[in-house]
Amino acid sequence: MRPQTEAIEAALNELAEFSIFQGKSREQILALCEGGQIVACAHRECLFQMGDEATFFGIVLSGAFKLSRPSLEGEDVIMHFPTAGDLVAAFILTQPKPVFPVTATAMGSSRFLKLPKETYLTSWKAHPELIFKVQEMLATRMSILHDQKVLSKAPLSQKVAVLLMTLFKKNPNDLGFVNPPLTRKEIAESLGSSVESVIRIMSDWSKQGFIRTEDLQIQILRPEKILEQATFSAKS
Amino acid sequence: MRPQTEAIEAALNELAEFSIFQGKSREQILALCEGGQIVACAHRECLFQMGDEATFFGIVLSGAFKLSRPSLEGEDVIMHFPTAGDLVAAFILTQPKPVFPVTATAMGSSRFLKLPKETYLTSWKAHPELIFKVQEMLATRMSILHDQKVLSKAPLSQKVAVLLMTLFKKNPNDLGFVNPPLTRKEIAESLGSSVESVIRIMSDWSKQGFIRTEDLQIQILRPEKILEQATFSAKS
DNA sequence: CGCTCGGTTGATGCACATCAAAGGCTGTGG
DNA sequence: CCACAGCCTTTGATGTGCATCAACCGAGCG
Repeated sequence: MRPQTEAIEAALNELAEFSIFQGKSREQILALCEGGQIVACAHRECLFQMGDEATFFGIVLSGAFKLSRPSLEGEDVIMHFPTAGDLVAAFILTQPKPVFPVTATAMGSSRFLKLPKETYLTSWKAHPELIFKVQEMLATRMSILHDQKVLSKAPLSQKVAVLLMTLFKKNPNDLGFVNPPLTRKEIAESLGSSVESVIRIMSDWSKQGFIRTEDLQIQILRPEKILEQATFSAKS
Repeated sequence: MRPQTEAIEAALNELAEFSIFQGKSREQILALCEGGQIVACAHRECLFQMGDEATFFGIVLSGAFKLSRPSLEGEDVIMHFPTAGDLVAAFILTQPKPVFPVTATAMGSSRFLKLPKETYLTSWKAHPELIFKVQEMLATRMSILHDQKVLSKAPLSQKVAVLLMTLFKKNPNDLGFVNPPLTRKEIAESLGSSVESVIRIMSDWSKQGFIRTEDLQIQILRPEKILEQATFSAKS
């Protein structure tokens, strides 16, 4: 048995938890991960670059990544924050000569299970329910984009509130920590605004005791208050 | 033979042209359209409402629709403009109890082939290449959303230029007509801006002879000039 | 000890939204 | 056949949310 396969077997417990593999036996999961290898990424390490030929897809095992694209002015715009259990780049592989449409960068040290394109186009393809699950995940991601687009004319505070609550609800947490941990810059890049504006809004919330920040960890102390910001464009 | 099936057979020539059915025989296409019915929609007629239970999906046969969602302020935000050959609502059907995430409204009189959800979950599911094609179409749609998101900080003129050129390239046309025909309001709702601003930008282009508008039909006279607006955030 | 990185604050300006008003065009009902 | 209501477009005046620029601070790090 090759070392890679061993490593994947070691990660099997994690994999079995992920929604994409619900209802699959350990053997089936191993088969679906054929040819895979686990990659450990340090903070800010790049998993793949936009424009690279897409020879693989994969699943985030732990930590988080940001998927971003540079704008014409050279600033990055963040499209998505895949976290543990999320599929990355699966749905573009159906194209004849697929190319990554975004750059993936690790946020904090993260682990990623890299699977060859062929595995998707053969083993995965043979399981319609699996492909349907991929489609479902894609649909939720699309829905996030829609949610953000609806806010295009909304005040920035509302956008920040929706972003924080979306991430918070995606990976709930007793202590109210937003996952993944974000810098204000990343929030700004995700919303298409400037760091300073985000800071002004969030320090306001901090002063009012709605949130608390400690070392990138954003803690939501008063979810109701943030939700209020998100649902009304309330101004005082 | 039931009248519905006859109607679909009559539309078979159209269907066979669509990329989703490339490589399929007429019999196969008929089988994939089982239980379908052709719906004729008048201008502004609603095909389905956001929040309705999704019991069907379908293909635009002719004309175009707009997929929109109301914002909190009650204004509509347009997410997409499906035109002839485009799939609508296919990829949300994999969810347990799917609900339309947007409202679909006809732009001009249009025809739509309505197919029951079950057809997707059984006949279509059995054809992996077909599902992959659905995924591919979904990926291009996602990519459009990404393209727009990248422009979030760009000047409005750039957004308008990109929108027009995207639609133009999607359904090319000797005369340079943008398809589907759009009102300035629809452009604004699609970009999250105001009608007046869009008008100011476009009448400017009209005066410079880049475009021409006649009865909702927008004609691009100087694609290079519009592209220039789209690629540089050039200001004079 | 200089460096980078994240956060913060204040001053200034501009690209747009918003409000207001008006004209053309189409369909519709009295 | 006219009146009226909607819809689309246009133009001008006014206001403002947020980007931008410019500094500065503390913390971690090689």
